[in-house]
Amino acid sequence: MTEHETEALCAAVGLRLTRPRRVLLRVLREATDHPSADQIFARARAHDPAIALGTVYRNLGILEEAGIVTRHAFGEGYARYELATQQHGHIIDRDSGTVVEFTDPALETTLQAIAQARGFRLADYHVKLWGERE
Amino acid sequence: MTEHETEALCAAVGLRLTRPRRVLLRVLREATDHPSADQIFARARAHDPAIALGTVYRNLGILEEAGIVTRHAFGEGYARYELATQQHGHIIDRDSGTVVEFTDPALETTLQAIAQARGFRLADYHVKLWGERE
DNA sequence: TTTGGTGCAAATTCTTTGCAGACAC
DNA sequence: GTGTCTGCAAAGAATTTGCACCAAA
Repeated sequence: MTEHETEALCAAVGLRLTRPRRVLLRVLREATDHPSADQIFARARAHDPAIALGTVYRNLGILEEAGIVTRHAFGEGYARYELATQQHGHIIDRDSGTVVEFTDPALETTLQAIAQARGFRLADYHVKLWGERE
Repeated sequence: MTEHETEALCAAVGLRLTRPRRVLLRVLREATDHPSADQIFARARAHDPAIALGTVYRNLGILEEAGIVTRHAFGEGYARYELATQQHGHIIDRDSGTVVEFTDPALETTLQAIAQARGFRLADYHVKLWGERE
């Protein structure tokens, strides 16, 4: 996603484009990993030392609510965040903790069918695989 | 799982069958939902008022480590637990918060294939679907 | 100008841990 | 007996919130 796209998303939901918000979106756009709130805070500070941790949490919540950001729990005791772009699953390396993303059309179809068969309309999904490299 | 089975699992891992441990296993066996540590604590207290919250957390950790219990993060800010019986996914009702379990052989196959294709041996997985009843 | 947003710090919530005594084996 | 496990209480870690000031629109 480009700077323009993320900022347009905010505007569309009625969010003001404040300095901290702009910085957060930039940090998320530039992230290739799945940073924690703390990591995001540190990276944001590099761009603007005035940003407060509370502001980071507050906005991550707001952005998640708005569907712009996705929050993940990889079972480490804290949350990790990423821009909500295309739907995808995660493979977590048991040994290194590395997180690899993947997309799979067949999976998507299967999930859709599972939800439907149980009387649900599929709104969102989280698929996490833990594995060891072989 | 029966009382005998869960206790045999503990013995197999070298865990002593203490009173709190027995009570916790019973609470987990009798649970039809996915209780939080707090809920487990409350239910355990009903059987034995002497149990401490710290003991609950400590044992949930130990039992998870031993593969007897599974810890889930449904994105509520706390963890939920269940006995690790058959692998299965969860559908979370967006409106009510109800969690429905499901198993699906096709899904299992798909996940296996996805992991393999990326060079991983699938060790575990969490599949969570959020949906609205239709 | 008017609201929504911010930094700061204190408060909450969930979970972990140190320790002296108790109990399973 | 002895080494694990417990209850208790205090500590820790992650996240949320109240408030007075600031700045987008």
